[in-house]
Amino acid sequence: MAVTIKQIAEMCGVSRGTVDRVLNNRGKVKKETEQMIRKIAEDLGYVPNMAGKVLAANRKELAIGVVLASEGNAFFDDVLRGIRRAETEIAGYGTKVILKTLKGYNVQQQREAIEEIRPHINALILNPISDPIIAQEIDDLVDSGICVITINTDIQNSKRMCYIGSDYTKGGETACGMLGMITGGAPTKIGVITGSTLVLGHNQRITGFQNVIDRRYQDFRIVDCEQTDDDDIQAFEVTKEMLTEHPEIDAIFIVAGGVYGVCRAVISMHLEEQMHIICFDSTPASVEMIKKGVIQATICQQPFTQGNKSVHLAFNYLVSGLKPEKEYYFVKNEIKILENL
Amino acid sequence: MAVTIKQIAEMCGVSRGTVDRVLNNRGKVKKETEQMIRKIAEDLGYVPNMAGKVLAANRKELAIGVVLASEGNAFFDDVLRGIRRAETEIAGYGTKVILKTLKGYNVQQQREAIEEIRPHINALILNPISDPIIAQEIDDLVDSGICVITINTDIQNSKRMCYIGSDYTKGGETACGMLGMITGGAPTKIGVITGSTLVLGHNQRITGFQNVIDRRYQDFRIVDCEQTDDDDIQAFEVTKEMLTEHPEIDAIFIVAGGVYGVCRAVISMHLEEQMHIICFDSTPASVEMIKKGVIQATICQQPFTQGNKSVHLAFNYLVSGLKPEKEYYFVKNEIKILENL
DNA sequence: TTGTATGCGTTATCAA
DNA sequence: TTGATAACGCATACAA
Repeated sequence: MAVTIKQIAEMCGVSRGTVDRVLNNRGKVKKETEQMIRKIAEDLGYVPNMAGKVLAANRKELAIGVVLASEGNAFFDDVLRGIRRAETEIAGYGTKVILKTLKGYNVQQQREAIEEIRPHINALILNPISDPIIAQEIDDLVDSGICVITINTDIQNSKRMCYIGSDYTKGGETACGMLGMITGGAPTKIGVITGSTLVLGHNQRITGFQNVIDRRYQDFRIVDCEQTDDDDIQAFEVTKEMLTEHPEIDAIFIVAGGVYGVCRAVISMHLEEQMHIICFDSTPASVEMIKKGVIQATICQQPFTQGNKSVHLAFNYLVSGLKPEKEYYFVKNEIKILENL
Repeated sequence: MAVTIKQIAEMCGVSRGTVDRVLNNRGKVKKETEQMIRKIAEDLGYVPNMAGKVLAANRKELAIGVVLASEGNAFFDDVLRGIRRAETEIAGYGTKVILKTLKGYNVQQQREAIEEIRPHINALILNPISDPIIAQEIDDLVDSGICVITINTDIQNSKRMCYIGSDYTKGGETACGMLGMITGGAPTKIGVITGSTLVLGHNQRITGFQNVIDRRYQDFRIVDCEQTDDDDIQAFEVTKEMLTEHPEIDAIFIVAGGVYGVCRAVISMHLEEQMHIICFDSTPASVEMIKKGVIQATICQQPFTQGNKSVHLAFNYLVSGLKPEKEYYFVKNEIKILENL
């Protein structure tokens, strides 16, 4: 049988309460007894029983809040699935999840959404907008005892506990690696269609892509780079312009949203046969275009895991009080082609 | 606050014991009261509290046994990591893991290993040898109340609760998809180096590979197929023979073990520049050869997840008594290239 | 500074 | 067929 607080108390000739105070650093214990208790606990290999902890914590109703700018963005569908799955997984332990979704990235809206659920939650999971106002909001929450976990996008200079999401640079490197695989490293003129140059992750993907060009594929050349603001119509327009202006382009690197618009533009110009296209994430649009043979590969960032794991990290912190071991939880960059979609 | 057995008991005007008997199908309850209790529980949306369940289950010491033919097989290193991680994750809930590793696939040895730990365990995780003796052993265990989960390899006609492992056919399809990506579908003469034609999973990978040839790459031709018995020396020999006999081969599909032997043979014949090689799993050998550029891609089967999830499935069954939702838990076939290793 | 009592939700045992 | 009670391990309010 695993060793318990009760057993330690008996061995030390003190009460359970005293052992509890020592092991949870609540102070008010004589130094000598403290040392003795610590030593005994160590020797016996004491591991706190989580079920007991959870049950005791059950006196208070615990809730985890989630604020996601997920509406109208198909990428987040699987993130939400992961969150809902985690919700059922921890429901049996008496902790619930309060979900609030938003459309688009408006600082005031995000702040208001957080404030709205703030009174009801003990932890917050957030894909933050990179803005000092949001950083300040996070610090407020943490100072008032609500732990914050960032998901999918990180934010600098805040007291958030940890980040779970993509290694964007490596994602860009992987994308270029796949293009190298497809072209055999032959001279290639590449058009880059990014989401926004204001989004750090998008820029990091391009950096990674360029890294691998420099490292392995010196015959690759990026000839143009345009923005879609993750909008399919805009993507359609800028792609047509780009391909008209640079008819030499024979590969497209889609960094973020607008996948459907880009592909429709390529198809409308009858270039889908000779064009090599790499994109990110497994959305209905990218899946459809891979099945059609328009896109050759997509790099996915384990959206389900991002959602699921973030909730579990929050839950474990709430019931055990232990911070996660790592500050950064990077998900894998998964290569998907037609056969393993 | 979530609804509890106690609350249901109060509402029904009965005792907790009666509610427990109904909700856990222990019988010995009058039909009318049973129906009433079920209805109230349903209406209130009763969800059993796992922490309470686990704590109550803690009266008995629970243990999960693992028998793995992992020694000398690098693939299992990550499976074991997943198991050990799960062990620490559930240690806090008072359940321990008893691990027994074996070298090679000997039916009697596997049976003895199981019998050895049998008296101390409540569940068993096993990568079974496909043999009626093992199937019988599994049925014995299940009949005596020890649930069995198969991992990495399944076994037919047994009472095992569920399987977690690879979809081998899809793995073969993915491998062929990658070769198609690399060659652009150009005419290719392929040598297949399998582990053993007696291993179902290896055959399924070849079937999947052939599926995609038929479906998408009719210019691919498998010109030869040899066995390594997962041994590097044998792999070295048969590969040299094959390449000598079929100098037209320009791609190799390594189905199982012996990766290092195959690659060394290719290098010794100075064919690594023009040869395209696809293999499985992320072992030190395959990683080294990808870094050297000898292998272009490897298809991985989430070994960590296989180990980790199998333990969690067993744990959940032990403490909740609920069988897993699915009989088959297939892990992903992950494509790894140099950039996302 | 330390000890005691109570409760979290479930299950098991014993008595009625 | 049912009810009452103790126990699992931990946290906490309160008493000493």
